[in-house]
Amino acid sequence: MYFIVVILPIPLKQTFTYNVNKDEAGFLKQGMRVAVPFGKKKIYTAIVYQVHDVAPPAYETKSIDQILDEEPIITQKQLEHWQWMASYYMCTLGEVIKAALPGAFLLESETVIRLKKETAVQESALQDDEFLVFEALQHQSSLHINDIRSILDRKNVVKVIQQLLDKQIIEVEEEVYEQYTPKMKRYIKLAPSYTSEENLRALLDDLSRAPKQRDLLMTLFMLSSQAKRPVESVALQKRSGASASVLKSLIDKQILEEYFIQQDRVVYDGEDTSEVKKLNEEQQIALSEIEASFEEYEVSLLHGVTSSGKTEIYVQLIAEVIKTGKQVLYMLPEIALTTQLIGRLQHYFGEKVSVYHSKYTSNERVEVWNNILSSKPKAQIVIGARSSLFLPFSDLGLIIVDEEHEPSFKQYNPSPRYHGRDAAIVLADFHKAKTLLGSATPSLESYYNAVTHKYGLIELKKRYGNVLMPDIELVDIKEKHRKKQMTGHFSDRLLEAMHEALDNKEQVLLFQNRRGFSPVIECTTCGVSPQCPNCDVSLTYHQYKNELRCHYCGYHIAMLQSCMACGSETLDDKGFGTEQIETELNALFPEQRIARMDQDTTRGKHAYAKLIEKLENAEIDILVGTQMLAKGLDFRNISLVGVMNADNLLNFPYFRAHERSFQLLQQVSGRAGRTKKRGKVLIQTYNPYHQILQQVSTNDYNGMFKQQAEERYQYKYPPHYRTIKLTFRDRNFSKMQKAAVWFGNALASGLKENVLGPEIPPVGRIRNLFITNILVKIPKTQSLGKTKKYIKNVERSFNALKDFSTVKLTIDVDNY
DNA sequence: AGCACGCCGACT
DNA sequence: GTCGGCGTGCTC
Repeated sequence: MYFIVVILPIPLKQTFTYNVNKDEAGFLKQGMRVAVPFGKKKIYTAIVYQVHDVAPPAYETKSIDQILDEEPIITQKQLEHWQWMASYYMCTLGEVIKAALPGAFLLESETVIRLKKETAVQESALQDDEFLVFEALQHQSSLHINDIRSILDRKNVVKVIQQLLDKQIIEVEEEVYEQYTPKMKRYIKLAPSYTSEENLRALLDDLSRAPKQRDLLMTLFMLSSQAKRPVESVALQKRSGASASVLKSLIDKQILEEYFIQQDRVVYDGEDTSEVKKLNEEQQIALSEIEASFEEYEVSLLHGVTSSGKTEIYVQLIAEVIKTGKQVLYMLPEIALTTQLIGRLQHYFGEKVSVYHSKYTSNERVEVWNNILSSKPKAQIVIGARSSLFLPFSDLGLIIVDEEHEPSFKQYNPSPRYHGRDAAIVLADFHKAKTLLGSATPSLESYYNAVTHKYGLIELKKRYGNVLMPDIELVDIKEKHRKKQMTGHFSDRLLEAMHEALDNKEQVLLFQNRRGFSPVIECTTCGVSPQCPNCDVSLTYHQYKNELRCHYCGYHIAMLQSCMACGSETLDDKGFGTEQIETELNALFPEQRIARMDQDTTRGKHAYAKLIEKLENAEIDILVGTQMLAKGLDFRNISLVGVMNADNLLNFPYFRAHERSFQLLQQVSGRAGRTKKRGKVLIQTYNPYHQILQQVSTNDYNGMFKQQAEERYQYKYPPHYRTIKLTFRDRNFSKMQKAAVWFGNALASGLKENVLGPEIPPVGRIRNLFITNILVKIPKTQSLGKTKKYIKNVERSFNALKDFSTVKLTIDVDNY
């Protein structure tokens, strides 16, 4: 008897053991997938971890359902990296696997319901529900659980199915289906028996009384001699004008043959490699500095101001690495993965570039995965979001993490709560590859690592083509309000600058860091604002649907006509969002073409790309938007950027708020004036003397870094301390509270004053679960591994307590 | 995570 | 009386 140890893609710590026969044991290798029965009915995809012949003593093993792969789809390096990840981020290997594999690799079983043929059914003996299902099965041979849900129009259908089972009317079966389907194209060729000249002549004579078929045949000859490659059936039909039935009869007569070729979904159909743009002097220097830095450091940070031409430097580096035959991973935050940038890279590297991110369908991802797994040249360069670091690289030479400061590199939910940048650095280490971090506004942690010589540091201080840094002006709107120089949310200064830019036929970007029309509605009589019934937040107003919405759980109701508390009809809005700015703009600039970019207007698949295109074609004069504006927009004609209100950024209760404000304002500013003309940025604020705003306006990254690093030290935050956040959630407030207090005490007995909380977060309840947090701070001198082990031990005792069994605990390592 | 089993409130 | 809510325990 042989056994395999497998990992299931579920959050269970343990591995599971199944028995296999001798042949299977000989065939199976680590990293292959098997389908296994798990629990009472379900079939899951599991990853083979070990093959051995020692029977587990404590339980009976089940045998596997089937083997799903010919070859391992996961490399050993990947598994090692994932193991590191599970241990570092304190989650299970199963969770990592679930995040790592494209959905199509992880097939699950589904229950199918069929009519039992042998039973004679007495229709009168059926209840209404049962009859509906029975009737549906007369028309369709099989139904899924979900079909039955929609037939009966309710969620709970298990009972009906059980009844029908008892009456022996139906039978159920678990069906596993391969989710990945290769895309096939149909081709047509002449049957081999007709390839000789005389047979062919005879055939054409035969077909003289079937002109349509004859025509089709002639078209086929023409197409194949013209193109000298297989003829697609679609092209053939189109060219000959023949119907599908004509083609079919030829195939039926075995004159023609159809065949299928697997098609790549991920194709690049642009022109091929072109000359790499020449670097200017600064870029050239930076490039050689990076190369020198790589001699000494595993990781280097490229700090280059916006539009200093970092991409060209990356291109050079990539070109050099792929010359050695190694692979390159170029990671970007999701939002920066625009077609603009992908296009640029494909322009340089043509077919060698593969793209991998969440907007890709599962099938497309499987194809990229397989290309990389078999080290195809077309996947030598991978550009992708954080999840691309899970791909089966065999020989990485370089990882570039661009915009490394972006918070979206960190995954919060679900587990694994990993940081794409940090996990990438570890991945590079497994491959003995180098990592380059790039940013115009590096995160405090990375810059700290650079100045303390853990990373190499390369600075690029000039914009490409000697474009000047934009002129940043702070507008004191407190003053403007006092002097009555405000129109809505626009100061006279901003309006003036907008008119000037628009008169010059230049475009204007307006940045407003809040979405929705006006976040909160408030009754002017009693001060009550409508709350979400499931979460502890106020509902926000969305003009485009005239409804109130909860950002946390998606709850929504039609806009209220009167206050729910006092009945007064004077509901007012506090704060303001992009929609309101847009409305004001329409009144102020009726002649101009105004557009809005936020999560609402970019929801569709191509909505974002369309907006960008319109902006590019100068079909938009004024674009108002949220943070989205800060990324990837690289346009020549934007001369003015307006920040509607910098204060709501700065006053956010979060240790990183100042750093983030600086980064965001710098990035937004960078959108202005990318041509010879110097761009203009206007920042409206109630507090123009705020340190951060001063630092932004003088472009003083170092000043910001020094001051923030100092503050972080005082308040025990990263980069000087590491933090781990524990979150407790439960429907029952006091149970949650007690559980957190228990856990906090247990932690504090070993970790002393470095355990903070439990503290209830600003939003204390989401989806009807009450929330509280404990923060563990870890000084540089304290072992991270030991601290985690300690927490794990406390967790084990915690899980043994029945009282808290419903309390959901999540652990977030490096929760920043 | 799912799923079954088992125990208590609100309804045909 | 049952239906169905959720707390509890288990999965090789």
